[in-house]
Amino acid sequence: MAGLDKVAAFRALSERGKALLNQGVTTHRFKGGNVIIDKGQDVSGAYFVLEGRLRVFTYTPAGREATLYLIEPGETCILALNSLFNRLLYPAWVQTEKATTVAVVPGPVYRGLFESEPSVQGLTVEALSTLVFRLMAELEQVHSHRLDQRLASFLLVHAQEGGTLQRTQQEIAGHIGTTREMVARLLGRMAKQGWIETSRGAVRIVKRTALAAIIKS
Amino acid sequence: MAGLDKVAAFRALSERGKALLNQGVTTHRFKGGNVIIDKGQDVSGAYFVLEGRLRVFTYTPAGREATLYLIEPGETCILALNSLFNRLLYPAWVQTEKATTVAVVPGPVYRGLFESEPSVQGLTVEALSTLVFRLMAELEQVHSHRLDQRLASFLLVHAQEGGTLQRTQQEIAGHIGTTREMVARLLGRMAKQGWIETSRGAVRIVKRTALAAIIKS
DNA sequence: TGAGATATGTAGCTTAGGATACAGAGGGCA
DNA sequence: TGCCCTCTGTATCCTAAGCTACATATCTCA
Repeated sequence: MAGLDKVAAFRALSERGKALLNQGVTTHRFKGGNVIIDKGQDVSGAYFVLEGRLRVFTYTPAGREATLYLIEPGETCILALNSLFNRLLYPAWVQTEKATTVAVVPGPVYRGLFESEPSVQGLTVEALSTLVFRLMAELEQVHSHRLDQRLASFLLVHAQEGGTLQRTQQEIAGHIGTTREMVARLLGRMAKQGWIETSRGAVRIVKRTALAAIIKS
Repeated sequence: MAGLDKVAAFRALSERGKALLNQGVTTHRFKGGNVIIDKGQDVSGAYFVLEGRLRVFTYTPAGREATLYLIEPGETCILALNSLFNRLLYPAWVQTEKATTVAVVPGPVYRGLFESEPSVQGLTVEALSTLVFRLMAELEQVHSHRLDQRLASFLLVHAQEGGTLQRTQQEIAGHIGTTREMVARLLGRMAKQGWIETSRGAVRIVKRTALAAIIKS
């Protein structure tokens, strides 16, 4: 099952469904930092992340990037699903944030599974609706928050257990849709206040409550 | 069928499916300008717009509004669908833009239809994926365009056939998430150039190509 | 080990956008 | 018909955010 047994919906397949899946699924491994789907590309299957992380993002006319959402292991690249069902061209770029392994289920196979397997129907609706909520939350964020609030939110949400976020300032800027200089400026202010510490390629949160307070102000 | 025969997916139901639908569907008519779903509300069914228009929007902490998307006749209020499947509380407000008639399919009925009727499965996935694309387009707009570009886009997209948009400047501001004064300022500039004409409660597009050029600049 | 590439930090300047305030026009209703 | 409410238009001021430029530090690799 090419690693898809990690996904509960696929474990719940009938024997016939498992046979159908196994017949067409392939696995691909990509290095980090690579764009694996370009906007406008005619996508040919459902992508499930087995390990690593995918980043779905868009470019502004000014050339700046903004992350729309991230895809963690066990999750699927929903836009590929959409392209399956609606024959729409891909509306964003997809990049590997780090070395990433993806299982790809070909469109006809996925469609066949969807028609006959309740667990795949549930998986599809759940994945789509979760994405709708995420996008709405992101849209609300962009509309209603100042840049320093969005940066603080990004740090809190994406830092590891120990409080460190391993990303360059350029990468952070690419996520929240601003310039590297603005990220440096805002991080500088936070560092000056003792709330964080910066180093090359990383930000360490020292006072989470202070960052949370920025968001609420 | 309470008007739902306008929706192709419901016309395609089996006799058993039609019986199930008719057993639970209700119709509601609302005046224009009313909030019919509040954020956080525990929504109890799938809402289909028969006539009128619904507006799904969010508030900023500053009290400003921003429209997430509109729902036209024949379309469904997807967030209600999401709340059905995932028991999530509603993440936005829903308001009638004008007098609106809505058919409401209770959650258990919709779930039953989804499980047994391929056309409802298709309708659900199509509605969700269409919304995902809309939200991504909106997110891309907000990230990458100046306010005058978003206003021009809004005018072009929402004007009637004859080129007139029947909305107050306050309403327009509420859609694109800015202040009435900014909308007045930007419309004033466009009017000065002869591209549009403003009057109370309406904007008439005089030169569509000029507005399109703003978006591309 | 050092060159070169990448990342960080900072400065100066400009413009977009928002806040606040207020005046006047238009329309509805008693 | 006139009052009052709603809507439009404009002015002034301020700050956030972006652009451009450049210096310095850190890391990789030959």
